[in-house]
Order: sequence, then structure tokens, then C-alpha cells
Amino acid sequence: MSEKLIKSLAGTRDILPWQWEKWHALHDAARRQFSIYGYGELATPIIEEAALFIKGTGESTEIVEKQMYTIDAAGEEDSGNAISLRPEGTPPAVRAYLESDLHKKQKFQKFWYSGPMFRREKPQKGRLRQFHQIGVEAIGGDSPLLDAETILLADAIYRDAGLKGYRTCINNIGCEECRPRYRENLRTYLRDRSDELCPDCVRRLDRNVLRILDCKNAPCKETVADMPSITGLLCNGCKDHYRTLKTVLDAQGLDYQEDPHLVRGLDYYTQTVYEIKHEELGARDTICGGGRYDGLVAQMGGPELSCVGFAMGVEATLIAMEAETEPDEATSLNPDVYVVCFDEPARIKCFEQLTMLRGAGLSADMDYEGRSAKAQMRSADRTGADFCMLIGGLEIENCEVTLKDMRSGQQWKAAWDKGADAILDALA
RNA sequence: GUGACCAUAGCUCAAUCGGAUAGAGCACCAGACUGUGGCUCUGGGGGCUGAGGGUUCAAGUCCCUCUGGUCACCCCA
Repeated sequence: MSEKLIKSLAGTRDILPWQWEKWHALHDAARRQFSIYGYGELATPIIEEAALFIKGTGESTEIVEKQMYTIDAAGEEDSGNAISLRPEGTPPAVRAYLESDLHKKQKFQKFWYSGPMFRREKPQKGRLRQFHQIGVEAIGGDSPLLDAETILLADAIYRDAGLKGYRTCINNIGCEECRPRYRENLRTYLRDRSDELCPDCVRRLDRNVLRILDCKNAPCKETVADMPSITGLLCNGCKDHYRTLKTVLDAQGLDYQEDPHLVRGLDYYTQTVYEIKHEELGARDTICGGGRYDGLVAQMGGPELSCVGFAMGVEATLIAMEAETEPDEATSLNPDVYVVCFDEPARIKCFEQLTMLRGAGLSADMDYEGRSAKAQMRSADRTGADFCMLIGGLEIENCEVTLKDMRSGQQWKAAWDKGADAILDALA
């Protein structure tokens, strides 16, 4: 073994058998709520044409510019066949919707998806290069009720999963009409005060003014705090949309807060944007982010359609869930029966009983390493077996098995072919 | 991508100023208990000190590079 061990790539993780419980708790909660809310499951490939994300996610976004894993499928430079590992789920969902002509059958569709996404960035806790998202896309509806529905859905999933210390922030960043107006407004306002801004924000003036709103530097925050918020500059349509959304959320009793400085990173968001944050996560505290993307479908060559959606970060959410609960023991398999072999000649007969137990639908296991009876009992105890079936020369001679209740310590005998029945009776 | 900090047994951590064979708890294995788990006691296996180079009589300890992680930034789930 002088070979050097190959390790997993930076920012990628294995999920080991005992780590699945929380993972499934979240996914099961999500599936329950998707069914209740009427969202259909959609799976799309992990690889897509790079152009899908360049057009969809946005050419100038950091994700597309620097973080996409892209290879040239034809093995040639500029062959036009570049394919990418998906960095996010929305463009593929829209692509699938358009490609399957679903909009011609029924314009309005609601989907959910879950799976791995890939972004080449510096790994950190809850921020991996292969990470997982659970997301929804409601395509073809412009009602603020739909915005409310997705927000309530995300909340329902978290409540169902037992998560507590999170808060929901919402904002409206304007439509194609009023956002450019606001952006210009913001730019002229801040340009006069550029000496108060950090170097990053000076750069943002031209590239992405809205991002200055959630800069973490104190001086920038102060400068921005005096700004007229976008809420006052929204067009009437956006104002109405936002007001209705809040009315609906209020009526549902959802605990949320307005954050006029909430801005999302992707280009395609319009109007409603929201984030769910968790207190345990530190600076990067968003566990779910979403909003409306009314221009995206048309931009990708489809009809003019309005959409809303969100994406939950699975790893980030799991960190939040783990922070809230006591670190519990590694989950064990808890078989119904563990078969213990007293002597070597009995081993094959033990396996015979093991198969019978399994055939009866009981979860059962045994030792395969030829260890002592004592060691086998320890294994039985550690895996959390409810019963042991003990077999040695004595039992085989008498054509019976010895059974032991691991909680009470009581032992009794059963006929060789009645072992499984005896366990089933004891379990009932 | 930028900056800072960190890396010692399966896990959590020790190791004085650069000094001798790198220790402890937990976990694991075995015995006490000859056909039986938990509790107790006793013993045992386990380490290229993340990898590679350098300084030195001497490196876990100092310097450089790499890898990985953590934190903040960029950005975002």
C-alpha cells in the first residue's frame, strides 16, 4: 500500500450511511409539501449546453464568467459544442418546459426538482463545489398570489422539517420598466458620493449598482441608508403587486420582514425577491433564495411568460438543522434480529436461519468475520438489534434455536423452522 | 479569485526554549466470564505529526511550496 491515496476533490463530499437521516428528513418534508401544493417533479440532465446558462443565468454573472465547469464536447477549440455542469436549476427547467412544448398544451405549469449543482468557487462550510438544491419553478403565471404561494411553500417545508430559527426577507426590485429608472437614480446619487464607498462598490457602480445596497462595509451601509429606497420609485404595477403580496402573506400570518436592500445576484430576477436566512450560518446565512423572473422565458427564445421560483441550499439547510438539534448518536441500522454463531460448524446453519428470517420480512444480520460469540453479542448490541438468535451445536442437535430479547435479557427456545415466527410474535 | 488562520491515533486534544522511544481520554480488539451484549477491571493494536523541500548536531515545533479545511471578502444556495 505504498500507493498514494486519492482523495475527494476540494469542495466535494461523500454522504456516508449514517449521514442520510437528516438528508431524508428534509427531502421527505419537501416531497410532502410539493404534493400538497401541487408541484410536479422534474428532472433534467446534470450537463447542458453551456449556451443555456450563458443566455439564461446571464453572461456577466460571476457564476457564468468564472464558476462554471465547462468542457468542449468535440474536443476542439470553439467548436460551439461546449457543455457545462449545471450551476443552477432554473434555466434547465425553463428549457425542459419549452422543449417539451408543455406551454402549448397548458401554459401554466408548476415544477419541483432536486439534485446536484456545480460551481467552481472557493469552498467553505455550507458552500461546496458540488452542492445540492431543492427548488421550484412556477412558469406562466404573473399573479402575486403565486409569489406568496412559493414563499409559503418554502416556509411549509422548513416547518415540516422541524426547522425553527429562520426568518424570511422580501423585497421588490422592480420590473423591466421601473428598475432601470431606479438603477440610474441610484447611480447618479452614489456617483457624487463615490469617495464614501469602498473600492468594490466603486467598481459596482458600473457593473451592478444594486449590489451596493447590500455591501457589508459600514461606510457604504451608511451612505446607502440615506438613499431613497426603491419601494418609493416602483411603477404602479409593481407597487400593486408588492402590496398584494404583503397583504396575502399578512393574512396567512407569515412572519416576514421587508428589506428594501435585499438584492439577488442573478440577472434575471424582476419584482419580487426573497431570501430565507438562518441565524446559525454566520455571514453566509441564506438557506433559500428566490423570486420572480418575468423576462427569462422570452430571453431564452420562448413566449412572454412570467415565472416565480426558489432554490433551497440543501447543505446549508442541513447545517441549520444540525445546529438546532443536539448532536445525536450515529444512527444505527437497528435490525430486528442478529444471528449469533457459537461454533464454527454452526456457521452455515446460521446463514440458513438468517435467510429464513429475511424471507419472513425481518431485518436480520450476522457476523462474517468468524469472531467470538461475545464479540458477536457486542455487535448485536451496538447495531441496536431487538433480538438475538443463538445457534451452536446444542441447538442443531435438538433442531431448535435459542432466542434472546436484548432489552430484557430473557431467553427462550423455538423449533428450528419456527424461529422467524417466534420473533414475529415477540415483535407484535 | 483575494486575504487571514489551521492541519498530531478512528474522534477530541497534549507534547516546556528546537532536545531523548510523540502521550492521554474516548473508540476499537482481546482477556477476566471455557456457549451470551451493556457495567467494572486488566492488557493490546494502532502515528511517515496532511504532502514535498529547506535551515540545524537535532524539527511535531522554524522557513518555503503544495494539498485540504475554516473564517472574512468577491459571489451566492
